[in-house]
Amino acid sequence: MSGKKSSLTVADVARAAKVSKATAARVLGGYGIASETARKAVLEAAETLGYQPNDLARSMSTGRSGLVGVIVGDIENAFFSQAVRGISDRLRAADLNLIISNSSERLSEEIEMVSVLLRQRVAGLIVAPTDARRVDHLKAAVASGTPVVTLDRRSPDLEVDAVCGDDRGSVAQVLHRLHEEGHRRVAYVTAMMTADGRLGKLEDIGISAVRERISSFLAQMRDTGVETPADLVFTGASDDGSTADIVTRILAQSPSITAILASDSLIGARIFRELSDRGLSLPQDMSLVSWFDADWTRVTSPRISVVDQPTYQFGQKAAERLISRLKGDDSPAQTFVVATPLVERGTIGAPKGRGPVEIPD
Amino acid sequence: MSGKKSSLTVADVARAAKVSKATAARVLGGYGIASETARKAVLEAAETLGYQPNDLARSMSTGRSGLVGVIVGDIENAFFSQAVRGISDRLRAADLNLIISNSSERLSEEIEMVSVLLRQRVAGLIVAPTDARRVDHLKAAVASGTPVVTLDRRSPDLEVDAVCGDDRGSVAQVLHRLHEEGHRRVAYVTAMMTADGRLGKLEDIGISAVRERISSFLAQMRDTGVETPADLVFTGASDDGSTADIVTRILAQSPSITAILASDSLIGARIFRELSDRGLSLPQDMSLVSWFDADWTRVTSPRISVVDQPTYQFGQKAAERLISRLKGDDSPAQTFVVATPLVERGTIGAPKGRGPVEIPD
DNA sequence: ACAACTACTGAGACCGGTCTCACTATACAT
DNA sequence: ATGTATAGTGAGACCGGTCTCAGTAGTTGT
Repeated sequence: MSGKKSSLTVADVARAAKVSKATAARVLGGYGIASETARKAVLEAAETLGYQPNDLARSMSTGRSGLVGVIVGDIENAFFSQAVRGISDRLRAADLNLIISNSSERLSEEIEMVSVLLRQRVAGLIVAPTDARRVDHLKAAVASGTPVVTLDRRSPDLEVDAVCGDDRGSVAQVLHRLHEEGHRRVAYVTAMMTADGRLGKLEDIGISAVRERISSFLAQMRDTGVETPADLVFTGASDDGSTADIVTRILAQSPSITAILASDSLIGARIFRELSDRGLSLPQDMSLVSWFDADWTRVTSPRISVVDQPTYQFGQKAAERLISRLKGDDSPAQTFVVATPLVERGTIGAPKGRGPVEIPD
Repeated sequence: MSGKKSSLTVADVARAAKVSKATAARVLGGYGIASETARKAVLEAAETLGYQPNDLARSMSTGRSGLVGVIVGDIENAFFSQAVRGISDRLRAADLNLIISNSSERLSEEIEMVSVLLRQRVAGLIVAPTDARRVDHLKAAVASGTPVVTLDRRSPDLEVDAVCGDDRGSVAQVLHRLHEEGHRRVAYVTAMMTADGRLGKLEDIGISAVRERISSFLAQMRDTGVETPADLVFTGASDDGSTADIVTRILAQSPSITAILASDSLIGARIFRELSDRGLSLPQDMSLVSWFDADWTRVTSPRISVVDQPTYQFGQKAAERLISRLKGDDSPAQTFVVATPLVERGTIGAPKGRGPVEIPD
C-alpha cells in the first residue's frame, strides 16, 4: 500500500518533519546530536513516509562501504561453502555484507574479480589466492588501503594476515601413522593440473596449501626410504575419468602402493568409489585418507579417515582478522595456523600380506 | 609503485588529458561521443595515472547497481551452494555481482537481509523464501521496483518468476515406484520443525517445496489405502539426535514401515548412517530415497536412489529470469518447473518377506 | 547585566561519477 | 552567402547521503 518507485530521501523526511535536511540526516544517520523533539518528529515522519536509507549514497560520502569481497576457488565445494558460512556469520555480527566471487582457481579470473570488487570499493577482501607467486593484484589492493586476508593459503610475497591449516604437519602425521601400520609406498593424489600430468618443480605449484603438502609428502617419503617419491604424486584428478586413470596407475605400480592420500573430499569420494567399483575392500586392499571431513565420509563403510580441516573456523577467523584490520589494527601481518587433526576411522589398516617389513626391490 | 590511497577521479584524469571532466567521463564511462584525439589523450592519462573507476559513485548517479542479492537458507548446504554457483556463473556473464546472505531459514533474518540488500540498492533479488505466507517484504521490494525471482520455492501471494522442482510429481513418481515394488507404508522425513513434533495443518508449512511434497505424499498414501498418512510424516530431523529418534520411531511402527523418503541430502545421510549403525541392510530391511543428488549418494553401498534436483540449473535459470527482468521484460510472472527425475540406484527393493500383497490390519 | 559556555540547528560543500544542455566548430545543402 | 545538420565539447546540475561550520537559543557564572 506504499512505496511506489521514486525513492524518498532525507530531504523529503526533513520537509515532512519541518526540520532541515542536516538535522534529519543526523537523526536518521545516528550521528551528531539532535533534540528529543526533533528526533521524534524526524523518526515519525520517516516512519509514516516509509523512508529507506540509501547505503550507496552513504558509502559514497563516507568512503566506507559495508561490503566485504570474498574470492574462493569454488563455492560449490563444501570446503569453501563451509568457510563462506563462517565468514558470513562473523561478518553479519559486525554489520558487514559479503560479495561472493568464484575464481574457478584461475588466476586471470581472480585478477578480474579483485578489480571488480575494488571498483565496488569493498571494505576488505578475503581471498584464497590461486597462485602464491602471482599476487600483484592483491598487493595493489593492500597498497591502495583495502585490507586483505588470505584463506587456507598464503604467499610469501604478501604481507597480510593468513588463516591456514597445518598442511605440513598433517601430512607428517598421516604418513607417520601409515608407516607405523606398515605402509611404505603411499600415493598422493591432487586435482592440481600439471603440463604433462607429472609433478614438476615444487615452486611451480601455485596453491600454497597443495605445495606445502606435497613438499612435506616428498620429504617424508624420502626419509622413510622411498627413492623417487615424485613417482607417488598423481596430479590432475579433476573429474571421474582422470581419477579412474590415476587409480589404474596406482594399482599398477610396483612395488605396490598400499595407501592413498586424497588432497580433497571430492577426490576422496571419487577414489573411494573407484576402488569399491573394482571390488577392492578398504582397508585390507588399500588404505585411504582424505583431506576435509565432508558429509559423506561418515556414510561409507568403512567410514573414511580424514584430515579434519575445520573450514567454518577458517572462515570465522579470517573474518575476525579482517574486521580487526578494518577497525584499525595495524600490527604486523600474522599467519594463523588452525589445527587439522587426523580423524581415524575405518580406512587405515595394515597392508595386506605384509607387516612392517620392507619389501626388497 | 603507484596508487597510494587517495583515489583519483575523472577530474584528475581530465586535467592530465587537458580536456573537460565531461569529456573524460564520456571516454572512461563508455557513453556519449568523443573525438579520437580526445579519447586517446584520456585513455593515455588514465593509464599512466592508474585510474580506477568508482562503481559506487557510478551506481549512485545511474541508480543501477550491478549487484544482485541472493538469500538462501544455508550456503553450507550443497543444495544451495550448487544453486549459488549456477547463479554466479550466469550473473558473471552479464557483468553482475552477487551479494550472498543466509537466512538460516528464519523469517526474521530473511526480512532483515532483504532490507539490508534493498538499502544497498541491489539491482534484483533471488530468494528462497522461508515462508510462503509471509512475503510482504518481498512484495514491497517488487513494488519499489526491484525485481525478485524465487528459487526452489514459490508463494501464491507473490507475482514473480519462480524456479522450482517438480515437487508433487517427484513424490508421486517415487511412491508409485515403491508401491510397484510392494511398499505400502512409507515414511517421509523432513527437517522442518513443528510445535509438537507432529504434522500440523498443511497450510502451516512455510517452505512451499516441503508443503507441496508432503501434500502430495499424503494424497498418494491415502489413495493407496493408508488411512492416517499423517502418521507417516516425521518432522524435526534437524540433527543427528533427532534423526536417530525418528528412525527409532519409524522402526517401531506397526504395521511396519518399509521405506523412507528423506526430504534432503543431509537427512538422507543421517538416516543412512543410522540404519547402517543398527545393522540394517538396504534395501532388504528398508528402502530409502533421498532428495538431491549429493556427492555422497554414489559412495555408499548400496548407492542411494535419489530425486535429482539439478540445483545448478535452478540457479542458472533463476539468474536468467532476473537478468531478463532487469533488461525490461515485463511479461507476466511465470513459474519454471525443472524436471527432478528419480535416479534409481541401489536402495529401492522389495520389502522383506512380502511382495505386492496387502497386509490386513 | 554581560561574558562564556553548551545544546542545537540549518546552509551548503562534498563524495565521484552521470547526464543534460547550450555552445562551437565544420560539413553540406540550397 | 545563408541556413541547417552534425560531431564534438565544457559548464554545471544531479544522485542521496555526510559533515563542516557559522549562527541562534538558552544556561550558567560572576
